[in-house]
Amino acid sequence: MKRLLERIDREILAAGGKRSRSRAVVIEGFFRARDHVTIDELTRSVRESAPGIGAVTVYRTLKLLERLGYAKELDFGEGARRYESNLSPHHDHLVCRRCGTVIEFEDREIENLQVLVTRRHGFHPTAHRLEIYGFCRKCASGDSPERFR
Amino acid sequence: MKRLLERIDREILAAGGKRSRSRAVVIEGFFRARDHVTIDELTRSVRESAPGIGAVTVYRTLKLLERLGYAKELDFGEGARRYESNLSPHHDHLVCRRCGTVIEFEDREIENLQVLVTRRHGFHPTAHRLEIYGFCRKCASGDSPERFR
DNA sequence: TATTATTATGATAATGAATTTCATAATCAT
DNA sequence: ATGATTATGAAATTCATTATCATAATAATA
Repeated sequence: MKRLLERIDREILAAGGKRSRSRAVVIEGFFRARDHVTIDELTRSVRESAPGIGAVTVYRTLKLLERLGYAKELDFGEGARRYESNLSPHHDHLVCRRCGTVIEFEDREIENLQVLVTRRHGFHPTAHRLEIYGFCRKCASGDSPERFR
Repeated sequence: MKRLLERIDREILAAGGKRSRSRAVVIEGFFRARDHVTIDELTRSVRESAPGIGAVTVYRTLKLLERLGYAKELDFGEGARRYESNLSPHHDHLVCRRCGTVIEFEDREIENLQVLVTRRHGFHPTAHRLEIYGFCRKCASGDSPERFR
């Protein structure tokens, strides 16, 4: 973790940025936080140790991390973006509509088929998003079927 | 088209709704419009023939069509939702980052693999979204490579 | 180390899509 | 026609995100 933060610091400097206290706090908070955080969630958690941090700084810092390739924007259609760290290899998401749990999965075969699809259409892919919505094991095993809506 | 509009009218009535002029205009406009329209786009186009229509009515009418199963909400990360008619069978989208063209595709094999993935995680899928972003054939064949950003 | 130049911060305002409110109008059932 | 209900549309509201701007912090220079 220390090495990571130092590396990011160096990249920020190299890009003409400065290392500020607030930014460092947000960055460390982001990597410590659970994955798929909301700006709001991260702001709250970061403010517990550093109450002065403005939400705007959190927005800006995550945009910065995204530019540097350390964070990825997610959108599960909730109205607010989420961010995940981009350290682990590419994966897609199963999103539970009831409890909000997010399960990550990776399927090489699906990825390959996607490439074939784009090829058939002369399309040059640069990114994709695949999310499967539904109910996780726990939520699906509830007794009352009407919980599904 | 006429049959479709009549059928929708009947369903609205059956659900306790009323058939209003504005709503009829919006619904017909929606099915005549090109697919993947924005609320704003549809509002403009509808207002050409019926200038009085309020944007709110367009919002409400599309929500209604979605509830009835005739429209699907899309989100290509542009900040504004898009809607497509839900008459054709399920499909996913290739979205060109340059010209905005949307190519629809359907791949049974990908769908099957998705089911297998969810099964592995004890997850009960109810919906999914798969979008591949990149450049369509025309935009990719441009001479200047720096158009890719 | 002191100075200067640049970047970052954070409070507030602005933006923009989507929703709510509410008085009025249209539509349906009697 | 009448009454009851639903729909409309303008304006206000909400909420996430971005822009503004004066101040503060940081880096580079002397």
